[in-house]
Amino acid sequence: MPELPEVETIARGLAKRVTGEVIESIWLGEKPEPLKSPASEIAAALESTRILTVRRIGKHIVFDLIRNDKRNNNNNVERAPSPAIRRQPKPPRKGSKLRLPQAARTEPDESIPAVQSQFIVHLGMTGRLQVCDPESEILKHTHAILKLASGRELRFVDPRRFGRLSVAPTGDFAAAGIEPLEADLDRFTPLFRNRKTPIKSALLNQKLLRGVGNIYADESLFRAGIRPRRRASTITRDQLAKLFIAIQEVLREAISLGGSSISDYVDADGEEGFFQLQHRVYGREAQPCLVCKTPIKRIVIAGRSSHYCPKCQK
DNA sequence: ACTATTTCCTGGATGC
DNA sequence: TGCATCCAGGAAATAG
Repeated sequence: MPELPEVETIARGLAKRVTGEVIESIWLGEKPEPLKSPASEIAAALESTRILTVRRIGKHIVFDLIRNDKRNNNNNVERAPSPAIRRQPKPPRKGSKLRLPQAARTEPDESIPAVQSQFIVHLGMTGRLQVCDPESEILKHTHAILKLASGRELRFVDPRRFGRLSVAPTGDFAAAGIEPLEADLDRFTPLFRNRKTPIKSALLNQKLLRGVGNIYADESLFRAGIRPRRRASTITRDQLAKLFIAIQEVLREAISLGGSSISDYVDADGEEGFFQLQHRVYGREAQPCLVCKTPIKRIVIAGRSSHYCPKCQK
């Protein structure tokens, strides 16, 4: 169940492996696939592109792509029916908001390649991206295979099919919500104003805050001493400040733990490296609170199990 | 405009 | 051993 730290780690691992790779072709599985965009659209958008960057936005993995038929393969140019896309004028470079990836900025060419499309992957619950050789066994529930110019393959595997694949022109994909590790308290606090929903639900709401899922929501609330059912609007400024710190702390710890041990994750199909962070409440129903020994409680909020210490959290 | 609930999906765990 | 049932959970859809 990848949340922000896991997705961040996976994105970093992928960036290491496939940055600069050229996607030569793509295979997509049968009908009710986890595709958000039409299959033909995805195939067209991915084929003959170069991966400029891989990064995380919320719980999404985003591949920034650029057409590759410029100076590499002339035969590609003949075949690829995409002059409309290629010839599109570059987006205006005005606003400082335009986030051009590093790779693009350091491109020595005088014409800076603009990112032209984005391949967006949401892993859902059980989604996996593996980089492997073509010979390696195709796992059950493999829904997409991207053939790379290096001969390797990038595969998307997802048994439970909660994952989603989509493509979008650059700039079109804008996840709502603020990034917890980039925002500051002044942007965090107003999220909860006038919200009667339980704080736990608010934390899970990706339109408010991106990347926090069930586990880290519980862990953050424990560290901040706030009960998951507390109405968001009733939480004091000080408590929100504490919560914000707690969220950042938990996410950062998890990223650093994952990052150190997970670097090879995308090749494997195991989960080593995940959830190294010791959970203090999540999944510890009836076990003693690590602070006060009171048994941890489990309740259901918005259909999600929520764990807390009735003594430490108010 | 919000908030709450239901739905999707399969593998693993549990119970009889 | 075998079979049915339940549960996990992100986010979109639906209902209130």
